[in-house]
Amino acid sequence: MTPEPAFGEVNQLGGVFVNGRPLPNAIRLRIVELAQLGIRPCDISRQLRVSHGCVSKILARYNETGSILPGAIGGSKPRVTTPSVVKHIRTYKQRDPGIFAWEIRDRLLADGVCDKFNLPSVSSISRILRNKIGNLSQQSQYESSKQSSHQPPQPTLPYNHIYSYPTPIGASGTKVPTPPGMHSLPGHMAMHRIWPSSHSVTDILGIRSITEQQISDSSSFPSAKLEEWSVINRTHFLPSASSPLVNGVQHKSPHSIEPEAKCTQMQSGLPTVNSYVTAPSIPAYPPPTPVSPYMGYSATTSAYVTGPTWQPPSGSALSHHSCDNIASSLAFKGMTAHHRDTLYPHTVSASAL
DNA sequence: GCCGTCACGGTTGAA
DNA sequence: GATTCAACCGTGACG
Repeated sequence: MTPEPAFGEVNQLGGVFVNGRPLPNAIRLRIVELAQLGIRPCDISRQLRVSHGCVSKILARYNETGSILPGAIGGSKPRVTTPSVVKHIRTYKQRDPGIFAWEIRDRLLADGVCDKFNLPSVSSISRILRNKIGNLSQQSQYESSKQSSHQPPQPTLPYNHIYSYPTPIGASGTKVPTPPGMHSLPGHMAMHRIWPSSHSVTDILGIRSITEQQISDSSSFPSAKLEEWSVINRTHFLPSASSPLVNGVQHKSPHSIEPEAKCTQMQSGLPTVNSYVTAPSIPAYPPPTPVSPYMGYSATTSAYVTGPTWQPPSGSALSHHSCDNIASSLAFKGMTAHHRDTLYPHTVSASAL
């Protein structure tokens, strides 16, 4: 909650960043692009003026998940101790009052009640046994003999039913939850986290452009892409009847729209995500300026990110066109050109220039 | 010098 | 509405 989010900090490389906030997707994308070009991470770090730890992290994530997007910040994990799980635990406990928590865990897995991704921990099961079924072992015999009317399994947990676990398989074999009513995401489009990113909806380049475009031309928007953007936003899990579009993006309050997303809405419509690669006029490592990275990322990404007349070790300067292509292709592995063009309209317009 | 990893201080959003 | 908590972030330092 910085009063002035427009001004970030400057790292050792002279790059501007906002502490606690993810790098703009333009930069993230750039990192992956350059890596795909064979540029070493240390060179990417220097060129983009992003710490090498960050470069390493983003590349590692990309290699693992195929996504350049940051994870979901804030919020809470979806509960794994759903009423159904509690009910099963209760059943197991009733059948075998001496059953151990780890045995229950194994049985939940074996019976397909849970999978390894939403399997409650032993401690969770123990807590359920203690707090919710704790009296069961004593009461069960007692009550059964008493033939008291059975209370239906109470959803005593503050479980939010909106969280479900259809468990599609992610790129790295991890499962990615798909909100109810949504198709499973292809692995290469899945987020690493098992719940979607909220901020990344607005974090993503041109997201609003995309959605607005979708609104204005709802007939041609690929459903897969909609799903992708929707699944990114945690708010999509809200049991709202609204469309994924509204849920995922426009449902957010104006305050929640992040600066970079706002700025991605270029007045000119020409963010220069890729243009910074070739910026020979920019002196090498210019002195850091107190400019918001998020502002800079949008309108003047080149000015912020690039700087030096940087060339890869091979000696060939990165071509604008080649980078456009790669930029487009790397938002997600396997993303189609049509998706890319819509996701990164700036690349199209930039190329058109 | 490069790279992976981790502590740190920060932000975020659900509960 | 404020607080708490647990997730995430990128940086910077270390090995």
